[in-house]
Amino acid sequence: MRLAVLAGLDAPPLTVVQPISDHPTTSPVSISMPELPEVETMVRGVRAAFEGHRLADVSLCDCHCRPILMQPDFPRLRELCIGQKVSSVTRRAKRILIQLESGAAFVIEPRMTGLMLLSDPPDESHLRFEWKLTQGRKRHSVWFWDRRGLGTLRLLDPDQLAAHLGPEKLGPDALEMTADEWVARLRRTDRPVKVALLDQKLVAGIGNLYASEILHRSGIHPEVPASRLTGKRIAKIHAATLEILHEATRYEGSTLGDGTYRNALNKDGSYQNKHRVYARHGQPCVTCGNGEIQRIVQAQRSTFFCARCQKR
DNA sequence: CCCCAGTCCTGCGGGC
DNA sequence: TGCCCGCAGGACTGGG
Repeated sequence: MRLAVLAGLDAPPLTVVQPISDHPTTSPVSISMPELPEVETMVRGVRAAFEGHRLADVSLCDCHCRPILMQPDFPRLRELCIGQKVSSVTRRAKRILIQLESGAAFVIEPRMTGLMLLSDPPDESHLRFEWKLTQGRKRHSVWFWDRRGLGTLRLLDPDQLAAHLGPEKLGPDALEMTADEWVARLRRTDRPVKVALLDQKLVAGIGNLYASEILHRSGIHPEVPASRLTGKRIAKIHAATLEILHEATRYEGSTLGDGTYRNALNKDGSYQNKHRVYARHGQPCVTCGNGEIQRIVQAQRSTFFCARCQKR
């Protein structure tokens, strides 16, 4: 309830809507970049708190950080959403979409450290935005928390949505890309395949952590130019992408020791226990038992791989 | 068009 | 012990 007090709420306990997590919140805040599985977990976590509920109010939290990037400005945003009923909460790549009956939708990019929470933020000073919802006499809130403040929040009309999420900005979702699209899209760039997998216009939803894991499961060296991949190897990337992203979603994403991702009830994901290469440099490869996991830098980002399992 | 380096941001950890 | 600096990376921008 300290959260409700902080936010100046006169709302009843959050437990009216969702049980508050029984996890202690005192553990050091970890942050991992929300990629597709983490964003999907957030969406599932807050869906019931939004869908069918009406927006009574929204507010910018009084944190001492710069405000999150917002479109339109806050007064206009309020005019557009107050009184609206939420029709759906979905995911598009690494973005969260909160669709309103008017046709407008909130688009939230958690980026590095953003979280959607029903309760218990890792710390209260980085709360950024609050949705106050009603359904009948029930009232509750959902928060956007973001320690680094790189996350963004927009309320867009249908035309703006189409432009913001259209094919020029965002490629096909990694879980929906067809075999033919995988081939066509990877073949048309000479960049190293690891770098290509991070290009959201090529395929949307894969980030730095899962790119390394996908290539390891595919048995492909991260420095291979994407254009030189055979059809067979691209099929392996396709299959590994589906397996890893679905599996990571089942485990509610990855929470790293120095990282920060939590799900909507502020619990850790557990897929980090399944990582085969990410941040395991210097350790033996658990797949082949012989190789040592290497760390290299590509496009200013760390890549992890096993030189024995992953061929050029 | 394609690609890369720089930018934003905060907390942590290594080095001195 | 404490300070400083580098690092972490998603998405965007500007320049080659």
